[in-house]
Amino acid sequence: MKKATLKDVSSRSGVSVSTVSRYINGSGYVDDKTARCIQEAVEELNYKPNKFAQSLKKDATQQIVLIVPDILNPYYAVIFRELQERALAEGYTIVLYDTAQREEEEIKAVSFAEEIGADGIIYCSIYKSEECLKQLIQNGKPVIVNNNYKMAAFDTLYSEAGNGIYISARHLLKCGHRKIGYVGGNPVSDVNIRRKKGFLKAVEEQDICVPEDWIFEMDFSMAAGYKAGMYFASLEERPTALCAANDIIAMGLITAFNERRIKIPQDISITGEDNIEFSKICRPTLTTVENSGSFFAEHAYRLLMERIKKVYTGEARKIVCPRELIVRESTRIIREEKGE
Amino acid sequence: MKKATLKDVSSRSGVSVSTVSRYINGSGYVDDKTARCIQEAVEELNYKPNKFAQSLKKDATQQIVLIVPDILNPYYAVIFRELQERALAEGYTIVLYDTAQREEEEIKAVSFAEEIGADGIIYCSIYKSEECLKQLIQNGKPVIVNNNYKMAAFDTLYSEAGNGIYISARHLLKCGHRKIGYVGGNPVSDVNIRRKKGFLKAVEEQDICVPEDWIFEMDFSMAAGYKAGMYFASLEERPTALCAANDIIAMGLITAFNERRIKIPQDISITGEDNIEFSKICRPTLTTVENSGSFFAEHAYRLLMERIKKVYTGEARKIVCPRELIVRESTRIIREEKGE
DNA sequence: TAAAAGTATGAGAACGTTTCCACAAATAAA
DNA sequence: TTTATTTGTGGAAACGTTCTCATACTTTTA
Repeated sequence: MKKATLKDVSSRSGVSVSTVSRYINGSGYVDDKTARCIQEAVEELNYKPNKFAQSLKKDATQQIVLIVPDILNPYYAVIFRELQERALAEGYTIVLYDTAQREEEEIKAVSFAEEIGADGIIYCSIYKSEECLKQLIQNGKPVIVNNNYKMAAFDTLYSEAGNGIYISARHLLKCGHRKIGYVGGNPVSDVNIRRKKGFLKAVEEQDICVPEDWIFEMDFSMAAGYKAGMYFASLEERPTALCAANDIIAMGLITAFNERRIKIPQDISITGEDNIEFSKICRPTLTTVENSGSFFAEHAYRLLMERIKKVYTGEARKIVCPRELIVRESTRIIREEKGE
Repeated sequence: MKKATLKDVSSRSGVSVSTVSRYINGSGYVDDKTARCIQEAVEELNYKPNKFAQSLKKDATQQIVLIVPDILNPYYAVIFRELQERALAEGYTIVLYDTAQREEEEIKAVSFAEEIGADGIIYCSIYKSEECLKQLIQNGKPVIVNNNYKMAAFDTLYSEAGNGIYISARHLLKCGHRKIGYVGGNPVSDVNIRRKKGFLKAVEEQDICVPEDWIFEMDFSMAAGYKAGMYFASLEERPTALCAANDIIAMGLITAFNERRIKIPQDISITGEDNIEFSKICRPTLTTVENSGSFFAEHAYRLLMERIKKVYTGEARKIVCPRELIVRESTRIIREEKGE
């Protein structure tokens, strides 16, 4: 019942432990005949190397920690899936840590990554807590982040501050909307701050002033979006369009407005960001900005592995994630605007 | 830069390694004064115990592998989140393995769990591959499964074969539907087989025969649901209702029918299973059967931990997961039926 | 033919913990 | 006082690997 060890294989096959190890790892010389003996013993005993002993000895864990704010958000679920597929193929494990959008959890997550001795970290943060940064730097292991930090030189996958929301707000403006509100995520979170900035940039470029009570910030969840919807539904004077900080929030808005019989897009236009699968099937389908989880996963993995394997040891690299407007049913043209 | 070890703390504080270890683990005696010395050294060196050395020594990894068929399905994402919350509180890690609905991946996942020496496994299977079972038994570690296996005595969280679908099919029948189709998941998967059985049981009880071309099986995804929708849309003679094997598939059906201007529920009624958050916001909202991820997570964790900690060592336990009909907009009454 | 290079194996020291054991000092019980 | 018991400490052997060395036999090279 007990798991077989190298020693068991060694005595079973009458070969020294070192040779067995060499055979298993394909390092160094080992005769064909001995190899066959060993293989036999391995199979008979169903030998599997003990990962902990290996990690201890080699000081490399073959583990990558992926920190995400919300695994219920399909955007992050896609990232996990695609990372896992790549990682397993190379004998690495992706250890997922879901922070449920809580700042303390982000700190714990970073600490956790250090404790388990992760070889690398992919850190999808919505907060920009200094404590996390300090710890990451001190830890010294390769890190990929989704945020453009000034104070730390990590490899980064980002889009210019709030670029996605900027694009969707521009779209609303082009559609002739002048009364536009914003529905954000956790107000103190960095992602929200940046997205709001992108939103404000777009409207201010058109000299439009957004009243404070048209800015609603709670968190990046459907429930929050629903509450925002109920809030806007109750206003005396409503905006004609709402810019949501992501698709999930937009879904909540849609639910609320459907319930309150406020028609989208006739009464109000809505935009999201991420282009998750559900944005194609909600009623109305959602105008949004593509933010590809696949793209993120692909490049995050590549950059991280180059660091882990020390193929690349130079300066921090910054990759801009493309954003692209996808127009669907949830936005309507109020008045034609002349082009840019 | 290098991580501090017990030895470092030991020499720094002028206390033996054993004593430091005892202090860290709170096992055995250690004087208040020495304790303070050690604590100081620990903080100065930022000492964190090496998990691998611990696991190696203690032969317990504090890791639980969670195998799920589809992390994009919010039902499983919820399970992960809730398990993680409980596990972290006790110093355990949930290692997620997403099989992407592939049978080979389930086998690999089980193998993976053994290799990393997981203390326990929560195995949400859609296949019932014998190879997996054999391996799980041989491994000997505690396992929780979501399926009622005859051949193996694992703790189980299940619902009677296809009970959820049985309930939704009964609902459609009560609504007066007689022409009902079924949209399932991967045809060879055990979950699909059981759900189809539940469906057939319900219709056969009413002496209704379902033509073969009203049964569509592909996989448990929105894309598959969409294809099914397109298929049914193209039929000469369509059923008046469709029973989907889960909510995700139902979402795909809704998308397709919306696109083809087939009205739900006027032209066709649709039911799902799981009651994921999105089922409340799609248009029309989805009639479905509640299948609580929280319930699963709570009990799976409890049962597993009782095994890991050997609080319970008796016979395999079987817990029935409740299913409850939730009627929303996607089903309509064709003709009133006298009660049961 | 001697030296160098290649092939094949095993002994044993790490890696960072935990834990059993021995010992000593202080305290309590007899 | 003597004998137990409690409290506090350190030495050292594991846990299952990897990897450097040392050794020995073959083959090639000069």
